[in-house]
Amino acid sequence: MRVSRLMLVTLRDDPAEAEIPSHKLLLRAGYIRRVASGIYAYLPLMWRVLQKVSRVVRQEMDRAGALETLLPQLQPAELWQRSGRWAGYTAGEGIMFHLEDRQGRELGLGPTHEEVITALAGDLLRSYRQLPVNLYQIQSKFRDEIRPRFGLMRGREFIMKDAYSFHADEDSLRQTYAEMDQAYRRIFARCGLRAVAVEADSGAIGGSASQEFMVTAEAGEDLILASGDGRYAANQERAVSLAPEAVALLGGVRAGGQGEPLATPGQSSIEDLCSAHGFDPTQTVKVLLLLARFEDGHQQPLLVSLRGDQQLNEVKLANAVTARGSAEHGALLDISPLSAEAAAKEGLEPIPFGFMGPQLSDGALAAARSWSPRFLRLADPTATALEAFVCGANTMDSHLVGAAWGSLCPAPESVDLRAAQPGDRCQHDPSQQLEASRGIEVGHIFQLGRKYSEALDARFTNEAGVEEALWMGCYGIGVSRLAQAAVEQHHDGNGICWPVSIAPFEVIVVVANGADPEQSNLGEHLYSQLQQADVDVLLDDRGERAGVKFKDADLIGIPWRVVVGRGAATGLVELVERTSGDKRELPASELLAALLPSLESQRQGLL
RNA sequence: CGGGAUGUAGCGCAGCUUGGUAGCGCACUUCGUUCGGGACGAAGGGGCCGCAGGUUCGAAUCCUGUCAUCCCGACCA
Repeated sequence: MRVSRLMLVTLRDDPAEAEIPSHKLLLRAGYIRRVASGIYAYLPLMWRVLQKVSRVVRQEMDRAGALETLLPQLQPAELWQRSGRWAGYTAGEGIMFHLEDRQGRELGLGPTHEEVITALAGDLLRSYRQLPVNLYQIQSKFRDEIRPRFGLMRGREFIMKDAYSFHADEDSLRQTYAEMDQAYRRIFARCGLRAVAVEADSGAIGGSASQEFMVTAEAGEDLILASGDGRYAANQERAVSLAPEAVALLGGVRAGGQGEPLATPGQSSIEDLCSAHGFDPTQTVKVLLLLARFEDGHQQPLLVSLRGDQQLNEVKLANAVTARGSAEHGALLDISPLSAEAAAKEGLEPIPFGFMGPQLSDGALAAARSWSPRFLRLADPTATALEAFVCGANTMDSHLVGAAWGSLCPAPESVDLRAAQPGDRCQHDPSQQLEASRGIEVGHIFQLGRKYSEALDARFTNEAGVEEALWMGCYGIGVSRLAQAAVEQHHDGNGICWPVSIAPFEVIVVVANGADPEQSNLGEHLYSQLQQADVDVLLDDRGERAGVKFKDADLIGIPWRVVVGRGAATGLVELVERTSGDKRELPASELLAALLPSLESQRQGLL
C-alpha cells in the first residue's frame, strides 16, 4: 500500500477527549475516529490491526478444535426472558440496547450470546455422541455502558470473540476450559502482549469457575492482587486473603456480653471513635445498611456487619444476596446504601446512622411501606470471630463496649464480604503478601455449568439413554480492546510500537526525497520486492519532507523502516527497528536477507 | 443517576470578567525558496461561537432552559 493512497490523517496535538496514551495515540495516528460516545469508526489502519488480531484468534481457536460460526446480533426478548436475564439486562442499570419492531415485538441487541447459542445447541445437539462441541464467532457486541471510556477500552459497540462449549459431563467441560486457558495464553503471547491469568468473579454471566486474562498496564481499570511467589493472583473483586489479627479488647466481655454504654458524642466514624477512646479499629464492629432491589420489585434491606478496619467488597455482597434472594425474587438489580432520606420516605423511625450496632432489630423496619419488614443479616467472618467488641448502641452518640455475639444478638450468617487489600497475608501461605497492580481485562473464560441449558431446556440423551441438560463453558476475548491494550503496553514518546504480529504493516519504505529519481526508483523496487516476499509493506511516496515521513512512521508504529535516501546513489539503504531505534546501513540488494529472518521470528510474538 | 468540567474552523486553543458582529497555532489550497527528524515566505479558503428562548439599539460575551462531550463512582470483553 502507498501512503499517498492510505487516507492517512495524523494529528500533531493530542485530542482533548483522550486521557490515556493508547487512546491519544490511536486518534493522533489516524487509527480511529469517534462517531458518538463509546462508538468508533475503525479506519483502514485499525481495521488491518483488528484483522490481524482476529487471524491469530481464529488460528488458535481452530487449532483447539473450535468451530467458527456467526450468530444474529438482533435477538428476541423471549429468549432472554427464558434465561431470566431480560429484566436484569434491560431494566435498572441494564446494559442491553433494546427496541420494539413494528409489530411491537421486543428485541435486544446482543451484548453476549449465551441465549441464542444455547437455544441452538438444544435444537441441534441430541446425543452425547455429538459432544463436546465448541462454537465461536468474532463480531460486534453492543452494550449500553453506563460510562463509556478510554476509546476502544470500554465502548458501547466493540468487537469480541465469544465461544461457547457444550459437554456431556463436567469433566469434559473442565478439559475444554483448560484447553481454552492454554489457547488464550498462546493468543496473547502471539499478539505480543504480556498478560496474566487471574481468578475472577463470574458476574452477570454466572457459573462457577472463571478466570480473567489481564494485560498489565498503568491505565488498567482493574486492580489485580497477586502473591509475590506467583502462586495466587486474583481480581480484587474476587480476591481472598487473611485479614490482620484483631487486637484483643481490653477488659473483654462486659455486662454479660450486652456491652457497657459509652458516651461518644459526635463520634460517628470508626476513626473518630477509636482516636477518642483509644480503641483499635479491629476491636470494633461496623454496620452498613443497604437496600437490594430485585427483578420482581422486592426490596430487601440488608444489615451487614464488618470488623471496623475492613472494607466491604460489593461484588461479594451482591453474590451473597443473589444466592439468598434470586430464587424467590428473580435477578438482583442493584444494591445501594440505605440513606436517611430513603428511610424517611419509607415512613421509618429515624435510624441512628453512625451509631448502629448489629443488634438493630427488625422493629426498625416495622413501618416500612414497600420494603421487606426484616433485614437480611450478613457478617464477615472477621466480625463474627471477635470475642468482645465495640459497636454502636443504636441510639445517637452512644456505643457499647465489650459486647459479644450470642448475648448482644445472635451472630449473623457469616460470609466472606471483605475486600482483600494490598499488603494482606495470603491464604495459601501467610508468609506471602498480596501486591497490587493494574490490568486491562482482555479475556475471560467461564465454566458456566448448566445454568443456561436448564433455563433454555437444552438437553441431550446420555449414554444411559437418559435426557439431561448440557454442560456449558463460555470464553470471551475483547478483540478491539486487546488491540488498544497492545498500544497501551507498546508505545514511546514518538508513537506506537506495534508488535510485528498485529502491526497494520510490517515494514514501511520511506523515500526521503521523492523528487530524486534514483531514490524513488530504488524505493519502488524495494517495495515490490518486499511485496513479492509476502511482507506487509507500506511505501511512503508522499511529497512530504523526510522529517514528516519519519515522524508519521514512528507515530503509526510500523515495526521496521527502510529509508531510501542519500545512499541510494551507491545502492545503500538504512534499516531501522521502531522499538529499539537500532539503525544500520546496508546494500539494498541485501535488505531481504537481512530483514526476513527477524521478521519471521517476530511474527511469532512472544511465543 | 450523583459529583466536577467543557462546548468558538478538521485538531489544539484565546476572546466572555467590562456586550459593538471573531482571532491564534497546526492542518488545507496556490506560488516561490527549501528538502534526512513535524521547513520558511507570500497569498488564499474555511466558523448558524453546541442548540432554543430571553434581556438589549446591538449577544460568542449577560440570563433561563436544553443537548452533547470529557473526568470521578456503580457496569464489563
